[in-house]
Amino acid sequence: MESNSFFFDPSAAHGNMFFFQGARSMMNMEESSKRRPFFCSHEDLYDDDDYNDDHTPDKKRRLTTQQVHLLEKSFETENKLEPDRKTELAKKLGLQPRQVAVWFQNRRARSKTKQLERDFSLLKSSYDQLLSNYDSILNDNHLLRSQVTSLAEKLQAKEEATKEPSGQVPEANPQQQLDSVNMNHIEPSPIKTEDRLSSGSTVLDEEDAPQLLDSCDSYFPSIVPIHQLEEHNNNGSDNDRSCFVVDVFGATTSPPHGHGESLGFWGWT
DNA sequence: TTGTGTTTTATTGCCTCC
DNA sequence: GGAGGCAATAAAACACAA
Repeated sequence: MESNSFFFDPSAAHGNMFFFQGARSMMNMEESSKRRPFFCSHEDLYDDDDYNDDHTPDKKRRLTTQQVHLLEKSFETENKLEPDRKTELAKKLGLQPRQVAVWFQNRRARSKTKQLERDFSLLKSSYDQLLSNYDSILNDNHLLRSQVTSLAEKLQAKEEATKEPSGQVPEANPQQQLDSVNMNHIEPSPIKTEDRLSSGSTVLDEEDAPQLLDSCDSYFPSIVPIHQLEEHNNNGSDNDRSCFVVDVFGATTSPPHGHGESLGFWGWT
């Protein structure tokens, strides 16, 4: 074993050059400006293969790789030091107990920093996923808005075409119809998922009449008035099928199929 | 070689706990 | 009040590009 082993004779370390600040309150600012190392004696210094000849005892010295190795192993088992363990380690390493304590202190700080970095990176990736999910929901929302507008216009055109020439009550304009649609009169979207996802127009043919809500499996998203959904759910007919309930001009109130679970959008685990 | 950024060792002051 | 922990910081040691 080389002479700088952490099992070296502690008596050598207790000899002469130590300036060990046992009671930290003892050193005032003036004294601290004349800092001296408390690790090495002359004997240790010159026996230590890890260091060059130009190291003088006045310089701060790093711990040897072996010392660090043992400290790391000890830190792995328990990152806090009880007094007994500190004394024992210090003896083994030929260090002052204070040095061991300082090393553990700094090691805990490094460990905490690393942990914070890991946490930050996790949080950031969660946030990025959240953001991309939000964007896709925003797109859905946009699509559905134009869908509603288009349907309202069609409806008005249809009613104008069939209205009688005389004694007719004036029809509401498209915006009024749209507003009325907004007031909880939205029928479930008749567009099937594959249709909606295709690049084609979302405008429907006449035979694609609005349907009543019957299944959430076939349609995505199903636009369901809240009261209708509650009725639907109260009937117990939904059986675990989740519906994408959209307030067309407001917030999404439940996760879309295949989005929330996989992307972790609805909460971090 | 030197300037610069990073890591490690150590100190200080404040806080909490017993 | 003393011991020990932590955050902030200083300063030496080290790494590395120019």
